[in-house]
Amino acid sequence: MRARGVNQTGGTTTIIDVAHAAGVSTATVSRVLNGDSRVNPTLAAKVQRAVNKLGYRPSRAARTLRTQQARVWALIIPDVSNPHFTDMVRGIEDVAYSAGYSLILCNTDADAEKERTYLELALAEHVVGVILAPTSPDPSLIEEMLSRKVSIVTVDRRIASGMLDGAFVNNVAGAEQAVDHLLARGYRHLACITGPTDTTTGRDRLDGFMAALRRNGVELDDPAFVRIGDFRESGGKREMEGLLALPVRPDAVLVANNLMTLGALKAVVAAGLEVPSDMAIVGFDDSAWNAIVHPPLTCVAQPAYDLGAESARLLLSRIEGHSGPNREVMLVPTLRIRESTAGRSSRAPTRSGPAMRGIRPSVDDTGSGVGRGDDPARARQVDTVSPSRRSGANERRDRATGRTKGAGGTR
Amino acid sequence: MRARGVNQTGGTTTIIDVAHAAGVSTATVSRVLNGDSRVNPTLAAKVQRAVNKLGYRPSRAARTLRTQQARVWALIIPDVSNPHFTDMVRGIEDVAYSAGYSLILCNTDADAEKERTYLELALAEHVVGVILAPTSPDPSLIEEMLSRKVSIVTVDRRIASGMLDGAFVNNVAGAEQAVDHLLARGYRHLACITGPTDTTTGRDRLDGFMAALRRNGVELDDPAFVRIGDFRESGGKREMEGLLALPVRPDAVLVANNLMTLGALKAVVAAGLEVPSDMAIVGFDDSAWNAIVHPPLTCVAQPAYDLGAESARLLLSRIEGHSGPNREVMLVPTLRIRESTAGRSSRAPTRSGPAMRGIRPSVDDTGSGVGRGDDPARARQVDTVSPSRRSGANERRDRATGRTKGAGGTR
DNA sequence: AGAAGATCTGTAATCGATCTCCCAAAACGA
DNA sequence: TCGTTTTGGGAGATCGATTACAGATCTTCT
Repeated sequence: MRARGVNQTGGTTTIIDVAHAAGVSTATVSRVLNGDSRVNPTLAAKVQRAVNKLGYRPSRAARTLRTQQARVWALIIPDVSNPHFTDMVRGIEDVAYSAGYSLILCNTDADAEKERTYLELALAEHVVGVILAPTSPDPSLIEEMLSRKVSIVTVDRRIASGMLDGAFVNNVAGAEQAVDHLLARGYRHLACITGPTDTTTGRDRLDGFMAALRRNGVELDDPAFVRIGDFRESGGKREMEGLLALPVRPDAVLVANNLMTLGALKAVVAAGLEVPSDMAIVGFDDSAWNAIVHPPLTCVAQPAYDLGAESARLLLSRIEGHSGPNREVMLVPTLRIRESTAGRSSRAPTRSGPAMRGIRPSVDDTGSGVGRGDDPARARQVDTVSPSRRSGANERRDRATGRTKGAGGTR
Repeated sequence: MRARGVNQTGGTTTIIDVAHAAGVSTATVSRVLNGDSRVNPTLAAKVQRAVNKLGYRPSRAARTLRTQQARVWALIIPDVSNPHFTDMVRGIEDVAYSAGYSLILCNTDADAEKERTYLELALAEHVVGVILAPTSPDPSLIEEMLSRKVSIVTVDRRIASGMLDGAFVNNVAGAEQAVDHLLARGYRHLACITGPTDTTTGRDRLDGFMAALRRNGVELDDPAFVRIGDFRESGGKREMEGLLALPVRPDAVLVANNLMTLGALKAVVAAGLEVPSDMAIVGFDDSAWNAIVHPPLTCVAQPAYDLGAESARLLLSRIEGHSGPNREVMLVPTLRIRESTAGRSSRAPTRSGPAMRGIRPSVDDTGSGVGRGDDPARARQVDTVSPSRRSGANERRDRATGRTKGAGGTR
């Protein structure tokens, strides 16, 4: 008995073999396989039987060549090893899988050249869609995509022109929530470590930070309290060290992503200082670890999985022919309050004993609204132990694939 | 001025257009593009100029159809959102990228059916190679792969038959190191939460645990101290709760992966107990967070990035024609000692354990204290080679341990 | 000079599936 | 019965690159 899908000659089973076996033409086989209803049921059955017997699998390359459309999406992101993007990728993959598309994974490392290479690859591969978390994409390539009818959506970050569909998190609101929270907890000397200002995520988070300060009538103590990092651990560390070296230090810092938060935290510890008694920290991005780091980290949690899933749905709808005006889905981040912003100890800002575990902050805190952050009556935030995938919190209704409970942490 | 790569008719620029523009035949264009040295330099230059002017990009579909080889690898793993696999993926992607291959990403969620689907996809896509972190692959599909000359390697986990190249971590040794360390720190009542026993990772880690106990003349207190988890956070939590519910509890637990460690830690905290005074914990897998969780976690760190990179190199060498006996690359894990195994507190609260060795108060948490174990008994590990690998354990010793400078945490 | 190589270059078959034509047969109407 | 419409299905062109083979040109040697 020979292996499935291999014919006598050792080559691949082709549509011709099937047609032969079923005593019909290749056209008929193709029609049956593509669900053309006009075929005689009897013949269709015969074809099906032949297909099964031979273990025939159509060649995607041939189909792609003929139809000029590969059932493949290119997924172009800065770095899979960043948990934020990782979760996004899962969201995308789940939607893509259930719609029958596969993904080509492309890490740009925020390098414009690699990004360009991958966009060209996407064209050469005839992918039918592209999901791009842009760094600094070549506009002419984007245009070429569009003129070649390749659907393309952005995710996580916007590109300048705003001519594409996209799914984003409301970063301004997220940063505002964080600032409101810090102020409510009594911090007054706030600093911000944000990301590169050529990314919308970097800019928006800084904008939200500044806007919330302004709205609350609080001034920035020192221009040097605004630091531009690189979204990496090393950058977070460096910028935090910069802050610590200032003559007058901030008492609270908003750090604009997960890796920089890590670096910042390490810098604080390395300096022999304590969080939050010497300095409070709010991070961006939640992770399963944030609840058990020392101290547990208050953060602006982004619905990364849903972000990915939403972008995938946008892409899907474009591929399936939707052609309305551009749509941008804006998801709402959630402030998760933990101990790294426990509040200014009423006693002087000196050192207070070892890690004050167990200061369970009473969650009376205002200024943590969803959305605009200017509504005084709002739901209180509680630390939800289960990571990310909290339900609700976004503006769109159906989230079909919730990807049940920790599915697949398998190793 | 028209967009690059699009010709007058609005269609894609093809090799024919280039041939036309350069005044040569398509064969010559193809030769130039594929670096056939026999072409006249003058002509080659003319072709190159035409290529540039037209923005020509060869169609991968056509090339794939003709050569029956897509410059694509299928990467089939349980779950990208597990940091361990994420790092592996990065290692693989970097090698693939620099060799000019792209990756199709496939998450199986440890589901045999999805795994099967993706293996079939790989065949249909004519991928030239597959990297598989197996769950329970259909042997007949593997055979078909081989008979169709699709290169395939395994990574992270072995499959039963051992008929494939693969890159693995020495899990037995890793678990042994962990146990030796726990014993040296004075713990005597050890338990283990391992993974599904149909994975080699689950089995090997348990084997190492048992072997080290035996070698040290320590008995397992209770058969219930061996727990089979599911490699997920929920499973780690559940099994730890199981341990805590026992009449006599262990004083130290080895947990066989990152997510279960997280769950286990949360279970301990939820029970109002402390690590390490009430219970020591050693995890598997390091992460940037492990150094700052509370308490900092001792763990067996796996070189996940290199694991991926090695598997990619194995695949590459097969694709490029290597046809020796099967090779298995075995990487050595590293014990990172932190505070979660600080040693039995002298006022042993619950039970009176046997005498212990001195407590080491100072602890490395830089994450760089590679293998600085305090256990003289520990077997020194050298790059191990599986029986089937004759020579050349060292031919790859100089793995350019990738990824310096924290490449790409960008967001 | 002429023959035998050596070196380029072009022609055309080929990969496998899709899909436009077009024909044959069946169904229908008068 | 004959003409017209409907329907099912086959032949073959086509997608774009690769490559075996053949032809053309240039060397080199007798």
